[in-house]
Amino acid sequence: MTSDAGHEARYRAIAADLAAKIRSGHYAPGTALPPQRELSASYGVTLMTLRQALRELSDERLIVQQPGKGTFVAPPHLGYQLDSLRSLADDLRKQGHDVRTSVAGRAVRRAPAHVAAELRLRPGDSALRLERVREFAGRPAVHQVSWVRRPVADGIRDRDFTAVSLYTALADAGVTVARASEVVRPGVLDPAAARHLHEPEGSPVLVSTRVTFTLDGTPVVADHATILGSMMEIRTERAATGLSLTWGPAS
Amino acid sequence: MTSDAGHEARYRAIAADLAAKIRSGHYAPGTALPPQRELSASYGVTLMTLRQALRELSDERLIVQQPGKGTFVAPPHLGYQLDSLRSLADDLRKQGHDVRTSVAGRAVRRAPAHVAAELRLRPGDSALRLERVREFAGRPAVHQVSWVRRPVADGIRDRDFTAVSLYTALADAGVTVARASEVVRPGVLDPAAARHLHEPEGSPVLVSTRVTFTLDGTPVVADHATILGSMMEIRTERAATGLSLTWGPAS
DNA sequence: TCTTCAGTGAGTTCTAGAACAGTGTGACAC
DNA sequence: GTGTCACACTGTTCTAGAACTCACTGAAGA
Repeated sequence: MTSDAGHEARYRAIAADLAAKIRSGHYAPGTALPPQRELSASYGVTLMTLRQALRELSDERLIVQQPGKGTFVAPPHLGYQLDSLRSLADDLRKQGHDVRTSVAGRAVRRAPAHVAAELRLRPGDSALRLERVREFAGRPAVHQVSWVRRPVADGIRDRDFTAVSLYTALADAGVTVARASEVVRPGVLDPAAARHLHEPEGSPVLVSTRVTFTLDGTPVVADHATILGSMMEIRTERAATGLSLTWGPAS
Repeated sequence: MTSDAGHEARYRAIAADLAAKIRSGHYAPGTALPPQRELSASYGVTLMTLRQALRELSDERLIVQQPGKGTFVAPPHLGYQLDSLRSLADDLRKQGHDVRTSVAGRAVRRAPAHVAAELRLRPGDSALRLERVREFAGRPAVHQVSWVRRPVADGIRDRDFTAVSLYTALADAGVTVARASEVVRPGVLDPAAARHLHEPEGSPVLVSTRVTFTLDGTPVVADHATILGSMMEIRTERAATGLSLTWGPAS
Protein backbone atom coordinates (compact mmCIF):
# COMPACT_ATOMS: atom_id res chain seq x y z
CA MET A 1 0.00 0.00 0.00
CA THR A 2 1.90 3.27 0.64
CA SER A 3 -0.67 4.63 -1.76
CA ASP A 4 -2.04 7.20 0.68
CA ALA A 5 -0.16 10.40 1.37
CA GLY A 6 2.09 10.62 -1.64
CA HIS A 7 4.78 7.95 -1.60
CA GLU A 8 6.34 8.24 1.83
CA ALA A 9 7.38 4.96 3.31
CA ARG A 10 5.34 3.74 6.22
CA TYR A 11 8.30 3.48 8.55
CA ARG A 12 9.30 7.04 7.75
CA ALA A 13 5.86 8.30 8.62
CA ILE A 14 5.99 6.44 11.92
CA ALA A 15 9.47 7.77 12.63
CA ALA A 16 8.29 11.30 11.90
CA ASP A 17 5.28 10.86 14.14
CA LEU A 18 7.37 9.54 17.01
CA ALA A 19 9.95 12.26 16.50
CA ALA A 20 7.21 14.88 16.67
CA LYS A 21 5.87 13.35 19.87
CA ILE A 22 9.34 13.37 21.38
CA ARG A 23 9.96 16.96 20.38
CA SER A 24 6.56 18.09 21.61
CA GLY A 25 7.28 16.57 24.99
CA HIS A 26 4.61 13.89 24.68
CA TYR A 27 7.48 11.48 25.35
CA ALA A 28 9.80 13.25 27.76
CA PRO A 29 13.60 12.84 27.70
CA GLY A 30 14.73 9.94 29.85
CA THR A 31 11.40 8.18 29.85
CA ALA A 32 10.74 4.87 28.15
CA LEU A 33 8.73 4.55 24.97
CA PRO A 34 6.02 1.88 24.90
CA PRO A 35 7.39 -1.60 24.10
CA GLN A 36 8.06 -2.31 20.44
CA ARG A 37 5.29 -4.89 20.21
CA GLU A 38 2.82 -2.45 21.66
CA LEU A 39 3.89 0.34 19.32
CA SER A 40 3.74 -1.93 16.30
CA ALA A 41 0.22 -2.93 17.23
CA SER A 42 -0.94 0.63 17.78
CA TYR A 43 0.50 1.74 14.43
CA GLY A 44 -0.90 -1.36 12.78
CA VAL A 45 2.43 -2.51 11.37
CA THR A 46 4.79 -5.39 11.82
CA LEU A 47 7.50 -5.45 14.43
CA MET A 48 10.06 -5.26 11.64
CA THR A 49 8.51 -2.14 10.18
CA LEU A 50 8.31 -0.47 13.54
CA ARG A 51 11.91 -1.38 14.26
CA GLN A 52 12.93 0.27 11.01
CA ALA A 53 11.25 3.44 12.23
CA LEU A 54 13.06 3.17 15.56
CA ARG A 55 16.31 2.70 13.71
CA GLU A 56 15.76 6.03 12.01
CA LEU A 57 15.27 7.68 15.37
CA SER A 58 18.30 5.88 16.75
CA ASP A 59 20.44 7.11 13.84
CA GLU A 60 19.30 10.61 14.68
CA ARG A 61 20.21 9.96 18.30
CA LEU A 62 16.65 10.73 19.39
CA ILE A 63 16.30 7.45 21.25
CA VAL A 64 18.51 4.93 22.98
CA GLN A 65 17.66 1.24 22.85
CA GLN A 66 18.67 -1.12 25.64
CA PRO A 67 18.20 -4.87 25.22
CA GLY A 68 16.06 -6.34 27.95
CA LYS A 69 15.18 -2.94 29.34
CA GLY A 70 13.44 -0.70 26.88
CA THR A 71 13.62 2.16 24.45
CA PHE A 72 14.35 5.52 26.02
CA VAL A 73 14.08 9.09 24.82
CA ALA A 74 17.54 10.63 24.50
CA PRO A 75 18.37 14.04 25.92
CA PRO A 76 17.46 16.95 23.64
CA HIS A 77 19.04 16.50 20.27
CA LEU A 78 20.57 19.18 18.20
CA GLY A 79 22.19 18.30 14.91
CA TYR A 80 24.00 21.06 13.11
CA GLN A 81 25.70 19.90 9.93
CA LEU A 82 28.86 21.93 9.78
CA ASP A 83 30.03 20.39 6.55
CA SER A 84 27.76 22.69 4.62
CA LEU A 85 27.50 26.40 4.68
CA ARG A 86 23.96 26.48 5.91
CA SER A 87 23.09 28.45 8.97
CA LEU A 88 22.56 26.76 12.30
CA ALA A 89 18.83 27.39 12.43
CA ASP A 90 18.26 26.30 8.82
CA ASP A 91 20.03 23.06 9.52
CA LEU A 92 18.07 22.34 12.63
CA ARG A 93 14.79 23.07 10.92
CA LYS A 94 15.72 20.83 8.04
CA GLN A 95 15.95 18.03 10.53
CA GLY A 96 12.52 18.91 11.81
CA HIS A 97 13.60 20.38 15.12
CA ASP A 98 11.78 23.29 16.59
CA VAL A 99 14.27 26.06 17.12
CA ARG A 100 13.13 29.49 18.14
CA THR A 101 15.19 32.56 17.53
CA SER A 102 14.70 35.77 19.44
CA VAL A 103 16.48 38.99 18.62
CA ALA A 104 17.97 40.58 21.71
CA GLY A 105 19.53 43.49 19.88
CA ARG A 106 19.99 45.04 16.47
CA ALA A 107 21.87 48.24 15.82
CA VAL A 108 24.44 49.83 13.55
CA ARG A 109 27.35 50.96 15.62
CA ARG A 110 31.10 51.20 15.70
CA ALA A 111 32.72 47.79 15.61
CA PRO A 112 35.00 46.93 18.50
CA ALA A 113 38.63 46.34 17.70
CA HIS A 114 38.63 42.55 17.50
CA VAL A 115 35.58 42.57 15.20
CA ALA A 116 37.11 45.28 13.03
CA ALA A 117 40.16 43.10 12.67
CA GLU A 118 38.14 40.04 11.69
CA LEU A 119 36.09 41.95 9.14
CA ARG A 120 39.10 43.94 7.95
CA LEU A 121 37.40 47.24 8.75
CA ARG A 122 39.15 50.52 9.29
CA PRO A 123 39.15 51.61 12.93
CA GLY A 124 35.99 53.59 13.57
CA ASP A 125 33.97 51.96 10.77
CA SER A 126 30.45 50.99 11.74
CA ALA A 127 28.71 47.65 11.18
CA LEU A 128 25.42 45.94 11.97
CA ARG A 129 25.42 44.23 15.34
CA LEU A 130 22.86 41.45 15.63
CA GLU A 131 22.37 39.72 18.96
CA ARG A 132 20.26 36.57 18.96
CA VAL A 133 19.29 33.84 21.39
CA ARG A 134 18.46 30.38 20.08
CA GLU A 135 15.97 28.31 22.04
CA PHE A 136 15.69 24.59 21.73
CA ALA A 137 13.11 22.42 23.48
CA GLY A 138 11.87 25.53 25.25
CA ARG A 139 15.28 26.29 26.72
CA PRO A 140 17.77 28.90 25.58
CA ALA A 141 20.78 27.03 24.22
CA VAL A 142 22.87 29.45 22.18
CA HIS A 143 23.73 33.10 22.61
CA GLN A 144 25.07 34.60 19.42
CA VAL A 145 26.41 38.01 18.49
CA SER A 146 26.93 38.60 14.76
CA TRP A 147 28.56 41.62 13.13
CA VAL A 148 27.72 42.24 9.47
CA ARG A 149 29.90 44.40 7.28
CA ARG A 150 28.49 47.39 5.45
CA PRO A 151 27.16 48.05 2.85
CA VAL A 152 25.83 44.47 2.94
CA ALA A 153 24.29 45.19 6.33
CA ASP A 154 22.19 48.05 4.97
CA GLY A 155 20.35 45.67 2.66
CA ILE A 156 19.29 43.27 5.40
CA ARG A 157 18.96 45.37 8.55
CA ASP A 158 15.18 45.48 8.39
CA ARG A 159 14.59 41.74 7.94
CA ASP A 160 12.72 39.81 10.61
CA PHE A 161 15.48 37.63 12.00
CA THR A 162 13.13 35.63 14.18
CA ALA A 163 11.75 34.13 10.96
CA VAL A 164 14.63 34.47 8.50
CA SER A 165 18.15 33.19 8.97
CA LEU A 166 21.08 35.50 8.48
CA TYR A 167 22.35 33.36 5.64
CA THR A 168 18.99 33.51 3.89
CA ALA A 169 18.86 37.27 4.28
CA LEU A 170 22.35 37.52 2.84
CA ALA A 171 21.37 35.36 -0.12
CA ASP A 172 18.26 37.49 -0.70
CA ALA A 173 20.46 40.56 -0.73
CA GLY A 174 22.57 39.01 -3.46
CA VAL A 175 25.51 38.10 -1.25
CA THR A 176 27.00 34.72 -2.05
CA VAL A 177 28.76 32.98 0.79
CA ALA A 178 31.79 30.98 -0.25
CA ARG A 179 33.51 29.70 2.86
CA ALA A 180 33.66 30.03 6.60
CA SER A 181 36.42 29.70 9.14
CA GLU A 182 35.51 28.69 12.65
CA VAL A 183 37.34 28.21 15.91
CA VAL A 184 35.77 26.42 18.85
CA ARG A 185 37.14 26.66 22.36
CA PRO A 186 35.87 25.37 25.65
CA GLY A 187 34.96 27.95 28.23
CA VAL A 188 32.82 28.72 31.20
CA LEU A 189 29.66 30.78 31.10
CA ASP A 190 30.31 34.49 31.61
CA PRO A 191 27.83 36.83 33.35
CA ALA A 192 26.68 38.56 30.16
CA ALA A 193 25.71 35.36 28.37
CA ALA A 194 24.40 33.80 31.57
CA ARG A 195 21.66 36.44 31.66
CA HIS A 196 20.34 35.25 28.32
CA LEU A 197 20.84 31.54 28.78
CA HIS A 198 19.44 31.14 32.30
CA GLU A 199 22.23 28.88 33.41
CA PRO A 200 24.62 29.43 36.32
CA GLU A 201 27.88 31.22 35.65
CA GLY A 202 30.78 28.84 35.35
CA SER A 203 28.82 26.15 33.48
CA PRO A 204 30.84 24.49 30.71
CA VAL A 205 30.20 26.04 27.31
CA LEU A 206 31.61 25.98 23.82
CA VAL A 207 32.65 29.33 22.46
CA SER A 208 32.58 29.51 18.68
CA THR A 209 34.19 32.29 16.70
CA ARG A 210 33.37 32.25 13.02
CA VAL A 211 34.15 34.47 10.07
CA THR A 212 32.22 34.03 6.83
CA PHE A 213 33.65 35.10 3.49
CA THR A 214 32.16 35.93 0.11
CA LEU A 215 33.41 34.60 -3.19
CA ASP A 216 35.94 37.38 -3.59
CA GLY A 217 37.42 36.73 -0.16
CA THR A 218 35.81 39.64 1.65
CA PRO A 219 34.79 38.83 5.22
CA VAL A 220 31.10 39.72 5.63
CA VAL A 221 30.01 38.21 8.95
CA ALA A 222 31.86 37.79 12.22
CA ASP A 223 30.08 35.50 14.65
CA HIS A 224 30.65 34.92 18.31
CA ALA A 225 28.47 32.18 19.80
CA THR A 226 28.22 30.81 23.31
CA ILE A 227 26.79 27.30 23.25
CA LEU A 228 25.63 25.55 26.39
CA GLY A 229 27.55 22.34 26.98
CA SER A 230 24.52 20.75 28.53
CA MET A 231 22.66 21.17 25.24
CA MET A 232 25.19 20.62 22.50
CA GLU A 233 28.23 18.59 21.61
CA ILE A 234 30.42 18.15 18.55
CA ARG A 235 30.51 14.93 16.62
CA THR A 236 32.93 13.94 13.91
CA GLU A 237 32.93 10.93 11.67
CA ARG A 238 36.25 10.32 10.05
CA ALA A 239 36.72 7.80 7.31
CA ALA A 240 38.97 7.26 4.37
CA THR A 241 36.23 8.67 2.20
CA GLY A 242 35.96 11.93 4.06
CA LEU A 243 35.10 13.81 7.16
CA SER A 244 31.88 15.05 8.59
CA LEU A 245 31.40 17.30 11.54
CA THR A 246 28.16 17.73 13.42
CA TRP A 247 26.88 19.55 16.41
CA GLY A 248 24.80 17.11 18.36
CA PRO A 249 23.06 16.12 21.55
CA ALA A 250 24.61 16.37 24.94
CA SER A 251 24.07 12.92 26.36
CA MET B 1 21.60 -20.20 14.05
CA THR B 2 24.72 -18.61 15.32
CA SER B 3 25.68 -22.06 16.45
CA ASP B 4 29.28 -21.90 15.34
CA ALA B 5 31.67 -19.13 16.41
CA GLY B 6 30.05 -17.80 19.54
CA HIS B 7 26.88 -15.83 18.95
CA GLU B 8 27.74 -13.36 16.26
CA ALA B 9 24.73 -12.29 14.30
CA ARG B 10 24.39 -13.77 10.86
CA TYR B 11 24.13 -10.41 9.14
CA ARG B 12 27.32 -9.24 10.83
CA ALA B 13 29.16 -12.30 9.59
CA ILE B 14 27.93 -11.65 6.07
CA ALA B 15 28.90 -7.98 6.29
CA ALA B 16 32.37 -8.95 7.47
CA ASP B 17 32.72 -11.47 4.66
CA LEU B 18 31.66 -8.97 2.02
CA ALA B 19 33.94 -6.33 3.52
CA ALA B 20 36.85 -8.77 3.31
CA LYS B 21 36.05 -9.54 -0.31
CA ILE B 22 35.94 -5.85 -1.11
CA ARG B 23 39.22 -5.25 0.64
CA SER B 24 40.91 -8.18 -1.07
CA GLY B 25 39.84 -6.88 -4.45
CA HIS B 26 37.47 -9.75 -5.14
CA TYR B 27 34.91 -7.01 -5.65
CA ALA B 28 36.74 -4.09 -7.23
CA PRO B 29 35.89 -0.44 -6.56
CA GLY B 30 33.24 0.90 -8.90
CA THR B 31 31.94 -2.50 -9.89
CA ALA B 32 28.51 -3.80 -8.99
CA LEU B 33 27.95 -6.48 -6.40
CA PRO B 34 25.71 -9.38 -7.37
CA PRO B 35 21.99 -8.59 -7.03
CA GLN B 36 20.59 -8.78 -3.53
CA ARG B 37 18.44 -11.80 -4.33
CA GLU B 38 21.42 -13.63 -5.70
CA LEU B 39 23.57 -12.79 -2.67
CA SER B 40 20.83 -13.79 -0.27
CA ALA B 41 20.52 -17.13 -2.03
CA SER B 42 24.26 -17.77 -2.03
CA TYR B 43 24.55 -16.95 1.66
CA GLY B 44 21.42 -18.98 2.36
CA VAL B 45 19.62 -16.16 4.12
CA THR B 46 16.55 -14.09 3.55
CA LEU B 47 16.56 -10.90 1.55
CA MET B 48 15.87 -8.98 4.75
CA THR B 49 18.89 -10.48 6.48
CA LEU B 50 21.15 -9.80 3.55
CA ARG B 51 19.89 -6.23 3.34
CA GLN B 52 20.77 -5.75 6.99
CA ALA B 53 24.32 -6.80 6.14
CA LEU B 54 24.38 -4.37 3.22
CA ARG B 55 23.15 -1.62 5.48
CA GLU B 56 26.17 -2.19 7.70
CA LEU B 57 28.46 -1.81 4.71
CA SER B 58 26.56 1.25 3.61
CA ASP B 59 26.99 2.80 7.04
CA GLU B 60 30.71 2.12 6.73
CA ARG B 61 30.58 3.76 3.30
CA LEU B 62 32.00 0.69 1.67
CA ILE B 63 29.15 0.40 -0.82
CA VAL B 64 26.66 2.65 -2.55
CA GLN B 65 23.15 1.42 -3.29
CA GLN B 66 21.19 2.78 -6.25
CA PRO B 67 17.52 1.86 -6.68
CA GLY B 68 16.82 0.25 -10.00
CA LYS B 69 20.51 -0.03 -10.86
CA GLY B 70 22.51 -2.00 -8.39
CA THR B 71 24.86 -2.08 -5.44
CA PHE B 72 28.31 -0.70 -6.15
CA VAL B 73 31.63 -0.84 -4.34
CA ALA B 74 32.62 2.65 -3.17
CA PRO B 75 35.56 4.08 -5.12
CA PRO B 76 38.46 4.87 -2.75
CA HIS B 77 41.03 2.35 -1.60
CA LEU B 78 40.55 2.32 2.11
CA GLY B 79 43.83 0.89 3.28
CA TYR B 80 46.22 3.73 2.71
CA GLN B 81 44.31 6.98 3.00
CA LEU B 82 44.72 7.30 6.70
CA ASP B 83 45.46 11.00 6.57
CA SER B 84 42.04 11.85 7.87
CA LEU B 85 42.46 9.28 10.61
CA ARG B 86 45.52 10.78 12.13
CA SER B 87 45.75 10.75 15.86
CA LEU B 88 45.63 14.02 17.71
CA ALA B 89 49.37 13.97 18.34
CA ASP B 90 50.14 13.18 14.72
CA ASP B 91 47.87 16.02 13.70
CA LEU B 92 49.86 18.46 15.80
CA ARG B 93 53.22 17.07 14.70
CA LYS B 94 52.27 17.55 11.10
CA GLN B 95 51.77 21.21 11.90
CA GLY B 96 55.31 21.28 13.17
CA HIS B 97 54.67 21.23 16.90
CA ASP B 98 56.67 19.25 19.39
CA VAL B 99 54.49 16.80 21.25
CA ARG B 100 55.83 14.57 24.01
CA THR B 101 54.00 11.52 25.26
CA SER B 102 54.41 9.87 28.63
CA VAL B 103 52.74 6.63 29.64
CA ALA B 104 51.03 6.86 33.02
CA GLY B 105 49.61 3.39 33.01
CA ARG B 106 49.38 0.22 30.97
CA ALA B 107 47.52 -2.88 32.06
CA VAL B 108 45.13 -5.56 30.88
CA ARG B 109 42.07 -5.46 33.04
CA ARG B 110 38.31 -5.80 32.97
CA ALA B 111 36.72 -3.06 30.89
CA PRO B 112 34.21 -0.86 32.69
CA ALA B 113 30.65 -0.97 31.44
CA HIS B 114 30.71 2.08 29.19
CA VAL B 115 33.91 0.93 27.53
CA ALA B 116 32.55 -2.58 27.07
CA ALA B 117 29.53 -1.07 25.35
CA GLU B 118 31.63 1.04 23.02
CA LEU B 119 33.87 -1.88 22.06
CA ARG B 120 30.94 -4.32 21.96
CA LEU B 121 32.59 -6.53 24.56
CA ARG B 122 30.79 -9.02 26.74
CA PRO B 123 30.51 -7.90 30.35
CA GLY B 124 33.61 -9.06 32.17
CA ASP B 125 35.84 -9.19 29.09
CA SER B 126 39.26 -7.73 29.58
CA ALA B 127 41.04 -5.19 27.41
CA LEU B 128 44.26 -3.19 27.37
CA ARG B 129 44.03 0.08 29.24
CA LEU B 130 46.57 2.64 28.13
CA GLU B 131 46.82 5.91 30.02
CA ARG B 132 48.90 8.64 28.44
CA VAL B 133 49.68 12.29 29.06
CA ARG B 134 50.52 14.53 26.13
CA GLU B 135 52.86 17.41 26.72
CA PHE B 136 52.80 20.34 24.40
CA ALA B 137 55.28 23.22 24.58
CA GLY B 138 56.66 21.74 27.77
CA ARG B 139 53.32 21.66 29.58
CA PRO B 140 50.91 18.77 30.01
CA ALA B 141 47.94 19.47 27.75
CA VAL B 142 46.04 16.24 27.21
CA HIS B 143 45.16 13.35 29.49
CA GLN B 144 44.09 10.33 27.51
CA VAL B 145 42.82 6.88 28.47
CA SER B 146 42.59 4.37 25.63
CA TRP B 147 41.08 0.91 25.77
CA VAL B 148 42.19 -1.56 23.12
CA ARG B 149 40.17 -4.64 22.31
CA ARG B 150 41.72 -8.08 22.54
CA PRO B 151 43.25 -9.96 20.81
CA VAL B 152 44.54 -6.90 19.01
CA ALA B 153 45.85 -5.56 22.31
CA ASP B 154 48.05 -8.61 22.88
CA GLY B 155 50.02 -7.78 19.74
CA ILE B 156 50.88 -4.24 20.77
CA ARG B 157 51.03 -4.22 24.55
CA ASP B 158 54.80 -4.23 24.69
CA ARG B 159 55.36 -1.33 22.29
CA ASP B 160 57.02 1.85 23.52
CA PHE B 161 54.17 4.30 23.36
CA THR B 162 56.34 7.27 24.24
CA ALA B 163 57.88 6.90 20.78
CA VAL B 164 55.20 5.15 18.74
CA SER B 165 51.62 6.30 18.27
CA LEU B 166 48.80 3.91 18.98
CA TYR B 167 47.69 4.08 15.35
CA THR B 168 51.16 3.21 14.15
CA ALA B 169 51.36 0.28 16.54
CA LEU B 170 48.00 -0.95 15.29
CA ALA B 171 49.14 -0.69 11.69
CA ASP B 172 52.33 -2.61 12.54
CA ALA B 173 50.20 -5.32 14.09
CA GLY B 174 48.29 -5.65 10.85
CA VAL B 175 45.17 -3.88 12.05
CA THR B 176 43.75 -1.60 9.38
CA VAL B 177 41.79 1.31 10.68
CA ALA B 178 38.83 2.33 8.54
CA ARG B 179 36.98 5.06 10.37
CA ALA B 180 36.57 6.78 13.68
CA SER B 181 33.64 8.35 15.43
CA GLU B 182 34.34 11.12 17.88
CA VAL B 183 32.29 13.25 20.23
CA VAL B 184 33.66 16.40 21.82
CA ARG B 185 31.96 18.08 24.75
CA PRO B 186 32.93 21.05 26.86
CA GLY B 187 33.58 20.32 30.51
CA VAL B 188 35.45 21.35 33.57
CA LEU B 189 38.60 19.70 34.85
CA ASP B 190 37.92 16.84 37.24
CA PRO B 191 40.22 15.91 40.13
CA ALA B 192 41.63 12.76 38.49
CA ALA B 193 42.75 14.51 35.33
CA ALA B 194 43.83 17.62 37.26
CA ARG B 195 46.54 15.54 38.96
CA HIS B 196 48.13 14.80 35.59
CA LEU B 197 47.61 18.16 33.96
CA HIS B 198 48.75 20.44 36.79
CA GLU B 199 45.88 22.83 36.31
CA PRO B 200 43.23 23.88 38.84
CA GLU B 201 40.02 21.88 39.03
CA GLY B 202 37.15 23.60 37.24
CA SER B 203 39.27 24.90 34.38
CA PRO B 204 37.52 24.70 31.02
CA VAL B 205 38.42 21.56 29.06
CA LEU B 206 37.33 19.66 26.01
CA VAL B 207 36.34 16.07 26.64
CA SER B 208 36.74 13.85 23.60
CA THR B 209 35.26 10.38 23.32
CA ARG B 210 36.36 8.46 20.27
CA VAL B 211 35.77 4.96 18.95
CA THR B 212 37.91 3.65 16.13
CA PHE B 213 36.72 0.88 13.81
CA THR B 214 38.42 -1.61 11.53
CA LEU B 215 37.34 -2.40 8.00
CA ASP B 216 34.91 -5.06 9.09
CA GLY B 217 33.22 -2.67 11.49
CA THR B 218 34.75 -4.04 14.67
CA PRO B 219 35.48 -1.34 17.23
CA VAL B 220 39.13 -1.70 18.30
CA VAL B 221 39.96 1.38 20.33
CA ALA B 222 37.87 3.44 22.73
CA ASP B 223 39.46 6.73 23.63
CA HIS B 224 38.62 9.21 26.34
CA ALA B 225 40.68 12.38 26.30
CA THR B 226 40.64 15.46 28.50
CA ILE B 227 42.09 18.43 26.65
CA LEU B 228 43.00 21.66 28.39
CA GLY B 229 41.06 24.58 26.97
CA SER B 230 43.94 26.92 27.63
CA MET B 231 46.12 24.83 25.36
CA MET B 232 43.92 23.62 22.57
CA GLU B 233 41.14 24.68 20.26
CA ILE B 234 39.25 23.22 17.31
CA ARG B 235 39.44 24.85 13.93
CA THR B 236 37.22 24.18 10.96
CA GLU B 237 37.42 25.48 7.45
CA ARG B 238 34.27 25.08 5.47
CA ALA B 239 33.81 25.67 1.80
CA ALA B 240 31.66 24.41 -1.02
CA THR B 241 34.40 21.92 -1.80
CA GLY B 242 34.55 20.31 1.59
CA LEU B 243 35.48 20.48 5.22
CA SER B 244 38.70 20.33 7.11
CA LEU B 245 39.12 19.92 10.81
CA THR B 246 42.28 20.46 12.79
CA TRP B 247 43.30 20.65 16.39
CA GLY B 248 45.56 23.48 17.21
CA PRO B 249 47.19 25.26 20.10
CA ALA B 250 45.09 27.98 21.63
CA SER B 251 46.09 31.38 20.38
C1' DT C 1 12.21 8.85 -37.45
C1' DC C 2 10.25 9.64 -33.20
C1' DT C 3 7.33 8.51 -29.33
C1' DT C 4 5.16 5.55 -26.25
C1' DC C 5 4.65 1.79 -23.44
C1' DA C 6 5.10 -2.82 -21.74
C1' DG C 7 8.61 -5.87 -19.89
C1' DT C 8 12.70 -6.98 -17.20
C1' DG C 9 15.62 -6.69 -13.43
C1' DA C 10 17.42 -3.93 -9.83
C1' DG C 11 16.79 -1.99 -4.94
C1' DT C 12 12.88 -0.97 -1.28
C1' DT C 13 9.19 -1.63 1.77
C1' DC C 14 6.15 -4.60 4.26
C1' DT C 15 3.63 -8.83 6.31
C1' DA C 16 2.96 -12.45 9.94
C1' DG C 17 4.96 -14.81 12.42
C1' DA C 18 9.05 -17.56 15.35
C1' DA C 19 12.97 -17.98 18.10
C1' DC C 20 16.89 -15.84 20.63
C1' DA C 21 19.16 -12.95 24.20
C1' DG C 22 19.56 -9.64 28.00
C1' DT C 23 17.13 -7.71 32.57
C1' DG C 24 14.51 -7.76 36.38
C1' DT C 25 11.32 -9.86 39.78
C1' DG C 26 9.28 -12.79 42.86
C1' DA C 27 8.67 -17.34 44.80
C1' DC C 28 10.98 -20.89 46.88
C1' DA C 29 14.49 -23.45 49.24
C1' DC C 30 18.34 -23.07 52.42
C1' DG D 1 18.14 -13.23 55.75
C1' DT D 2 20.15 -15.04 51.50
C1' DG D 3 20.85 -17.31 47.40
C1' DT D 4 18.86 -19.49 43.36
C1' DC D 5 15.88 -20.33 39.80
C1' DA D 6 11.84 -19.89 36.87
C1' DC D 7 9.23 -16.65 34.49
C1' DA D 8 7.74 -12.52 32.38
C1' DC D 9 9.07 -8.68 29.69
C1' DT D 10 12.21 -6.20 27.00
C1' DG D 11 14.91 -5.49 22.57
C1' DT D 12 17.20 -8.47 18.62
C1' DT D 13 17.66 -11.49 14.85
C1' DC D 14 15.68 -14.24 11.26
C1' DT D 15 12.35 -16.72 7.92
C1' DA D 16 9.63 -16.96 3.50
C1' DG D 17 7.52 -14.75 1.01
C1' DA D 18 4.72 -10.55 -1.68
C1' DA D 19 4.16 -6.17 -3.62
C1' DC D 20 6.20 -1.92 -4.51
C1' DT D 21 9.29 1.86 -7.03
C1' DC D 22 13.01 3.09 -10.11
C1' DA D 23 16.02 2.60 -14.31
C1' DC D 24 16.67 0.72 -18.46
C1' DT D 25 15.50 -1.60 -22.99
C1' DG D 26 13.26 -2.78 -26.95
C1' DA D 27 9.23 -3.42 -29.73
C1' DA D 28 4.96 -1.43 -31.43
C1' DG D 29 2.58 2.49 -33.03
C1' DA D 30 2.27 7.45 -34.85
